[in-house]
Amino acid sequence: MASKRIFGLLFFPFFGIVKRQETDNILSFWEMVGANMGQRVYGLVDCNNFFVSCEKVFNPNLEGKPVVVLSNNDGCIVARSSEAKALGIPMGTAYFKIRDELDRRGVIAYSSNFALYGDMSKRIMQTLSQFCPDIEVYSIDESFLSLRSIPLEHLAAFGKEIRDTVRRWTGIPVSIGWGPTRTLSKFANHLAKKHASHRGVYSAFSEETDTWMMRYPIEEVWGIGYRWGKKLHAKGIDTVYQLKNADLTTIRKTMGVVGLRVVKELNGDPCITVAPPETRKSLVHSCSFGEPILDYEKLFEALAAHISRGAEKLRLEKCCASMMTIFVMTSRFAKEAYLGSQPIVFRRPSDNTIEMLRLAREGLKRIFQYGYFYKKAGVYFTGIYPRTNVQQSLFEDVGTQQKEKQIMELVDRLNQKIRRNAVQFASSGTRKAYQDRKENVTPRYTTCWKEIPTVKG
DNA sequence: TCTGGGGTCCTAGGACCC
DNA sequence: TCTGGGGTCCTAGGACCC
Repeated sequence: MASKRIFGLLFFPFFGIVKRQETDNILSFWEMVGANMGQRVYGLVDCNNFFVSCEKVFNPNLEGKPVVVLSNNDGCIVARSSEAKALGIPMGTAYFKIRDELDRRGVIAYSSNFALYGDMSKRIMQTLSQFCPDIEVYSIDESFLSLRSIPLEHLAAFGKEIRDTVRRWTGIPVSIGWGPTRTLSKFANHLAKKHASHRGVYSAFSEETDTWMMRYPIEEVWGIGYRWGKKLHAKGIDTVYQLKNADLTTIRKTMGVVGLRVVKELNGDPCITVAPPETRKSLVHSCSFGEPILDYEKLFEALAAHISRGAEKLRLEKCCASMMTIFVMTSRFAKEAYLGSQPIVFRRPSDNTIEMLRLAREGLKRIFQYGYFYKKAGVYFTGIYPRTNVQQSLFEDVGTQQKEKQIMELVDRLNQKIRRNAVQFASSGTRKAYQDRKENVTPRYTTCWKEIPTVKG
């Protein structure tokens, strides 16, 4: 069973081609019928317990057991299997605080394996795009599908077909919510997931939706977090249904235009969009250290590594940044907490690691204070433009620029070909400046030849 | 000892200009 | 020099999301 599934994963593109025809037919049939033209339908497809589900695909023994996945440095719990949820383990808890309890209760904890989750995500999104070309990838485990010509009474069957296919091709269980707006599809997805009777698919077009809305608190609505939740409760708005029918002046006063949009969306009027990935506005690269750093040089090496990776991402996306803000900080929970940040504006938008590292060295001198136990460093790029929009300066040393550009192209090529950080700039040190903690990480089953699973006969 | 990383959008207030 | 209104741009901070 497991081997069959793994085989499917490794030869995924092939499966995709074979399957395509089938799904095309489903869609073109609805297009032909032309029913419901104009009524846009959003579908939110969300993977159930995504990181845990990825681990389960390659280790079927985990089925039925409480499993959690930890964040970077084994810091906190970021994913839980349904069994772990049933034990009452809260999301986001610091691992060190409940580690003993987890051991006692037989909960299996994995360090995060983003090479695996990222690759699985890509496969799922590819599968979804075969059902619907108009897809917005919203996060690593969620996508919005947008359909125009599907009769509402077919949504349940279509949802089931998608769900079954994703499960078959990738091994990951998903839930699907349909609705006339993204906010309603999110809410529908929540209902699909929470109530077994819906079997993983729910449509907000159905008549009982108002009844469900009366049973759920406003915090279940996309865009209503803890703070606004509290403010709205104070005004007597407690359920999703009450929010849907709330007085707009009150909403405007409490939450500004963002709140108005949420209410409109709950009433079926689409007004929230999702930014396409090529319009990125900022880019952050940072990481906390397993052990604190006290030393300027070590801290600079860590910072330099983040700048190098960040700049590499900019170049891969063919972008330049107008400004970078470097920052170093102690633990947020330290008695003597410190956060130093230094914005650095480039003479013209840049993707040049060499220039960035030179400026960062100066910048770090201004914010480094001796005596703190630094736990984290990073860089934040803003003012990002496509490279083609960047003007050449008349006063630039074109020769040096050209040379540096060639160096970076070579470095990028080698790193892509061999492995990440195969070639590095000397400022980021000869070995990793900081250690991260990963006590129990699974192999990169799908992205690394050496770690590919073997099936014993 | 040990508490993630990466994003978006909106608003208020200050600087500056006409 | 002072006065006032209106517009733009920028930044920091606050809210949210996964």
